[in-house]
Amino acid sequence: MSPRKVDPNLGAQLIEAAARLLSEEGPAALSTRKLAATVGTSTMAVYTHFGGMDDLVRAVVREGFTLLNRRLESVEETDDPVADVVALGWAYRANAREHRHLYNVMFGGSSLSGFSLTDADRQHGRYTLDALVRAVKRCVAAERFLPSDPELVAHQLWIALHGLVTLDLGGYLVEPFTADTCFEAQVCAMVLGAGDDPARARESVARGALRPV
Amino acid sequence: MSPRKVDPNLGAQLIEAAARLLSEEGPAALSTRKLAATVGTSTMAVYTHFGGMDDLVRAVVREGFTLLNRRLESVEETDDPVADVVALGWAYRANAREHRHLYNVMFGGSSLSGFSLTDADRQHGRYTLDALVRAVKRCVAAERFLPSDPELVAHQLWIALHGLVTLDLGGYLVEPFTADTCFEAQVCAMVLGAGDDPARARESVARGALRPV
DNA sequence: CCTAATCAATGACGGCGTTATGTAACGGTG
DNA sequence: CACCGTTACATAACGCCGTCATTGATTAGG
Repeated sequence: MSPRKVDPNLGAQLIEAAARLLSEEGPAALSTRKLAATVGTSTMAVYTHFGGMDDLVRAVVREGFTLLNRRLESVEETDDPVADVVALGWAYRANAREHRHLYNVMFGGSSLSGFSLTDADRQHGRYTLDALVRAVKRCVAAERFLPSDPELVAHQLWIALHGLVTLDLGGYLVEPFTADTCFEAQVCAMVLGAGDDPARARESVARGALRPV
Repeated sequence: MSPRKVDPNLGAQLIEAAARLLSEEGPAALSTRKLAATVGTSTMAVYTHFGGMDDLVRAVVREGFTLLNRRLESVEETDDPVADVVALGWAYRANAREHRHLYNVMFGGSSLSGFSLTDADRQHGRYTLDALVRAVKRCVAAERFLPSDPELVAHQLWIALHGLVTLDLGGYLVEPFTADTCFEAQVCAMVLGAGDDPARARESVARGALRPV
């Protein structure tokens, strides 16, 4: 009654290979045949370990979200919470740049022939905001931000970050309005919009930018 | 020495059909064969009128940009320039919602099997910001915004709008932080970040939201 | 050792973008 | 008028894709 067990490595290998193909050759190169070739198996592996190409992509996306989450969680909390917010922004952006194709797939771009995320996937990605929400709460507690809904403020920051990242990856931010320039201005404006003092805001934005990514 | 003339209608029909397919059935349904079937021709028409599928998509994207531009240009200039900025934001968002698949293709998402925009395409899309830049200049002239680079401020607004739109289209903005809620908060924060007075900002945001889209 | 059960390899199917080849329409030329 | 070079489009093929039914291989329990 106990037949040959499924090789748990194969699923992980497929996800890894898919992420690598996605990163190095773009979404168009992601095919069951290429995957089977690089992993050294047949196309059927995709169907036994996942339901099909869509579900494999979904798994890769989940990997991408945990990657992003780990990156954000690695940002340290200092006694300048506004600088922490800025550092989180840099981390978010750095992660997107390092896994640009993956980021595109994660957030609905790169449709990958009809593939789209489910509500569960999106919900899974939502906890990404946790670190940001915590930082915003600390900004409010430190009376740097006016009292308001920290989740809403985090959403605003997220929206701004996401817009910047996608336009940057799309190649829309060129001299003299590069992504770096716009990032600084954007974060500054958002922090000011949240109620921080202009002078302290500038200082914190500069401090946050100096953090290691 | 004078060969058979190309039917100029066919190219337009192809673009129109492509836009319709894109809108109604998504990027996955956009194929030379479906196009040929709906227009009533063969797949070769795509290659004689455009260089291939990529160039047809490019043409559709250009159509999309002129559509967006027309939408933004139709926003009237009133004596409340901040409200005009807000109205431009609503118009931008309304256009994206009405042509969601097209918007995704325009801005790098929906890779459509390896397709990506050229620098020329992006440059063609850049004049989209003109209306926004003009409105920001008027805000500065009316001393609602602090003196600064209007283009940079317009970029910031654009980035925030784009982030909101793409996250909205991706289904990431759900209760209680819906796209409407975030939009208001986002625009408010950006306007405040640009230097406007809080009370007048709120008033203008409300006024701009009441404009017909 | 046999049997049941499960994974994976093979090959097929339809659909895709693209390309080679055929064909018919057109304007210039006699 | 006929003729011909040129070009637009049709047809069919090629290689690739995702998917799946079939079949062989492999393993654990009896």
